[in-house]
Amino acid sequence: MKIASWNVNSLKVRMPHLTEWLAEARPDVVALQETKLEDAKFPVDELAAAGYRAVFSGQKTYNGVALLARADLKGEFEDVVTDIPKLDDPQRRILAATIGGVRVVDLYVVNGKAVGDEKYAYKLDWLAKMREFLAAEIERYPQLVVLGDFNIAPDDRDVYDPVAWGEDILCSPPEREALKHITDLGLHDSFRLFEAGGEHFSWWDYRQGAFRRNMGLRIDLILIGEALKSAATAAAIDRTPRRWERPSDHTPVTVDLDI
DNA sequence: ATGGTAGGTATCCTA
Repeated sequence: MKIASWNVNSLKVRMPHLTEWLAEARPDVVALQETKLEDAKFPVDELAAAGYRAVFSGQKTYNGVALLARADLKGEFEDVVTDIPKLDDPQRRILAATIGGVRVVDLYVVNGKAVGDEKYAYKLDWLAKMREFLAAEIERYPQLVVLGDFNIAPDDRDVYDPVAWGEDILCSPPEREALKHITDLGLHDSFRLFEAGGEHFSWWDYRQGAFRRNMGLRIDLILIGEALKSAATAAAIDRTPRRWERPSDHTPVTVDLDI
């Protein structure tokens, strides 16, 4: 089973890229973030024509998450969750479902804007409540995959210039500790099971030719539970769509599981 | 320290 995550930064704009990439990469399950679409406008029919079923939790203009599954993957999306318990939040940032025997939790983690900003406090509170939700999920569903745009670079290898970036937003110690608190539940950063080096990024700012100069961060992660660790056969970042015309600022990340 | 670009919506907010 190939599982992917991609922050598409507007599904309306990125549909041609998504369908092209689905045809080339043939993932079984895909988690999308920043769809920026109300549910009534989700392109169900176009994705069905591309061979994928979908569940989604969206809103106009901002945020929005979706899960896609290949039509030939057996079973339906089950036990769908769109809200974190104990967090009354209108922002559509989480979508969990069971599909093909795997529990998949798609996250669009709060950006936070800047350390000390009120959005930063919201980010840390969101992460703390997410951790509690995931602690319960991993008990209920051992075959757990938590993936998405985490808006946190786990460590300095995941930053193009860690000295310049310092402890700014996406790299501050409290954010990294919040992420570690989540991985300490028994979730492994699948990319790091296969690649220990730096210079592997999943997001590059649109400005200043950042992609061309590989000035990026690795903030899109696929975490897998202990029960799936031995099943992982590969993990990758596919930079191809980032080179296409009018790209998302993020590129897809994938993991292959022998299940 | 600032501002650079992109998307959606409305001429600003978010990233």
